Amino acid sequence: MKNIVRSVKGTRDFYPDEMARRAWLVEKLKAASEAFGYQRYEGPCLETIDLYAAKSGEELVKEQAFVFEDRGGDPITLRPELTPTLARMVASQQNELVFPLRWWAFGPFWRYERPQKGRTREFYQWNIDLIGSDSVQADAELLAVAANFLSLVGLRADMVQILINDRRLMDRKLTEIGIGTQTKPELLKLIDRIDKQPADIWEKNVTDLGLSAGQVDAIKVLLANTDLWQESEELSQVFEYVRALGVGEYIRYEPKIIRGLDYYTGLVFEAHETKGDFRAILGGGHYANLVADVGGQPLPGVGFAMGDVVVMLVLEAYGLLPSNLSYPGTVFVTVFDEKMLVESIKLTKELRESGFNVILAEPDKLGKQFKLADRLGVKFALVLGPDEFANGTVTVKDLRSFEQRSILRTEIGSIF
RNA sequence: GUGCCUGUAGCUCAAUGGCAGAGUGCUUCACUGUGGCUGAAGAUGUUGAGGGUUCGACCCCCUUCAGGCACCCCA
Repeated sequence: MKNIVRSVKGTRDFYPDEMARRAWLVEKLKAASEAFGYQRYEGPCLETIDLYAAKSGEELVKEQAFVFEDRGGDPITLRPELTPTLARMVASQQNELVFPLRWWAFGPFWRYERPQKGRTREFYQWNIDLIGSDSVQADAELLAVAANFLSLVGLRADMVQILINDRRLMDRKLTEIGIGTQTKPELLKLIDRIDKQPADIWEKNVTDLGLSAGQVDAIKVLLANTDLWQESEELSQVFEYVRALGVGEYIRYEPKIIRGLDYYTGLVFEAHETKGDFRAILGGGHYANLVADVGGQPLPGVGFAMGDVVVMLVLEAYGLLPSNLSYPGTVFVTVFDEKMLVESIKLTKELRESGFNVILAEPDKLGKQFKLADRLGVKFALVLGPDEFANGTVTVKDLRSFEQRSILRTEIGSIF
């Protein structure tokens, strides 16, 4: 490479094609959100470190947030997640807002991590939450939003599954096995990682927590039991409701799903590509108290987050990313020669008045102009040459089908 | 933050210490009113960067940057 100043590690440049794909993604998740009555909101990208300090002990903030001093010397954080911002926004308007809230957001986030596939330092995330309800109905609704989104972008249930579990159920089962309250949080984290660690190392880690051989075996049996959900009234209802919502085939019980975040208290879920080649596409769950750490009345809710990186990789792998997004409604007007230039300019004006987006070429060989139009990805190219001008017509060529026809210039607005 | 792998033309990759190449793409022409085909010609590199070893380095060594894989964490 030449001496071009480098971009910041872990950031991405969005050239028009990629920007069009991101806009397409936003369009889809917006549609999925709004179909269930969710409203868009946004918070600042810059926050004080105090907002996150409330969640002390979280590695996310301590080790993975970008923190720097502003010119006044105050510590500023580039937001690594949206939940604390959401909590603040809800807490400070708690008496005016109409609950339950149905809110969604899409924006950039930053985490100082080692970049690799599906993980960058600057990424975009869709956050969606239903706040102020503790019901199973709310849990099922969020699962349905996620499933509807997957369906909207063309990911079928055989490609992506939403794996669900319930922390209350797991807590109960661990108690039955005789696991103490102090051991549970660490053990749950290990369960969450069981598929990432070699079996012997995992077993050693569990034993190190003080579990007996009999308890380790009992946990293995537990984690292999995909019918365990039947022992949970809530999960049984979730399955009933998501079937009624028409997305039952996307939802599957998986006892290994725990989620790393501490604040989940009930339902937890992750969407995974079924062949297992990717990180989780989205993840979320039910929390008992959103605003506890920032002051305010306790508020339960359920929500999930989806990063832009993994879902786009999955969509690409399945060939589901739409092409030719750059110039969807644009027509390309060729310029036959210098003499026809002014008349061609007038044609572009007429087209724009009819509501078209128009690109005007510069005089050149027609072949070159058509090639340019083709490479730009526009669908229609127009020719206004001496013959057309004499007849009061324009030649319209569909660059995809190679068909072309002659139409009256006075009817230009109604032809496409 | 830990361990390992990779980095050569716009892109995908060759060249195992001895003249930096191919495919594809790109430009021009065949084609004086038409882009996907065909044929012909042409252009393109500080081999990621910096240093070292050597008569000689894409190749070996060191440093650094970037990407990837597994941890960690999570979207």
